[in-house]
Amino acid sequence: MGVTKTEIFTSEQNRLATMLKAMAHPARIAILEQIIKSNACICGDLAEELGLAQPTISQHLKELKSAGLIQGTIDGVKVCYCIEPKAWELLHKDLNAFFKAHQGPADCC
Amino acid sequence: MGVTKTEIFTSEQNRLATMLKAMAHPARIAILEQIIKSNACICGDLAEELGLAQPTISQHLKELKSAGLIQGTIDGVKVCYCIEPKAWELLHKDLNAFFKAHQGPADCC
DNA sequence: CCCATATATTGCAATATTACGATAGATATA
DNA sequence: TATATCTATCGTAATATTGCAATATATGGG
Repeated sequence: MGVTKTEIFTSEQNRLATMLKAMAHPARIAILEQIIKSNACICGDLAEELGLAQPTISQHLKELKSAGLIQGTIDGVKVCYCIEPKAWELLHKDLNAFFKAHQGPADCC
Repeated sequence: MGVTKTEIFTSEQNRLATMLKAMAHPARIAILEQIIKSNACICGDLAEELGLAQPTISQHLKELKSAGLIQGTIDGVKVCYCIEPKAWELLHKDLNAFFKAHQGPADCC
């Protein structure tokens, strides 16, 4: 149905899935990479850098923002986006824990 | 259009996005957690453990498998799923590098 | 105030995802 | 062989996502 049964999962599972979904698009990966690379947070040069239309970029930025991964500050006419350090660190930590839960190649099948 | 312009991104960006998308669903997070927890790779007890129908679980397993994150071995009538250690380690490493690229709260905006 | 520039929002069209019932296939056991 | 069990696939309904043109909004300069 295209509708996820969120109610049967823990809030942790839902939260992690939501964060991952926010990142799970090449354009959003590219946007995050750009924001990180140009240490200062670039604005709407993104539309030029990547080959997507301005509304499309705006929409991707909105998704990253609503996930809490980035923040935007209005700077005159432009908007300045950068990583939201707390959410970034938290997600990094959570993912680390998730991946570490499976140790080594001591497998069964 | 619901269709991602994969051709304008690097294969690395596409690969990472694909892996993240494979994990970006609470049911698939839950499945991975179960597979990891019950160290031996459980099979279709998953449908019972989580509250989803068997075809739904089967579909999620297929997605995780086609992303290469898990592998399934036929064991009589049942199928035994477990983490694919190589892909798991690689993704862990890639994500670590990705998150580490942004250092500290020395931000701009 | 008018205009140019930067960004957000709206409204689509095309496709993808999620979930499940029904059913098929495959294997063990009686 | 017949039957029960486990898993995969098919088909379908109900959303969700992606992308963009058109348009709205907001800010600074003249």
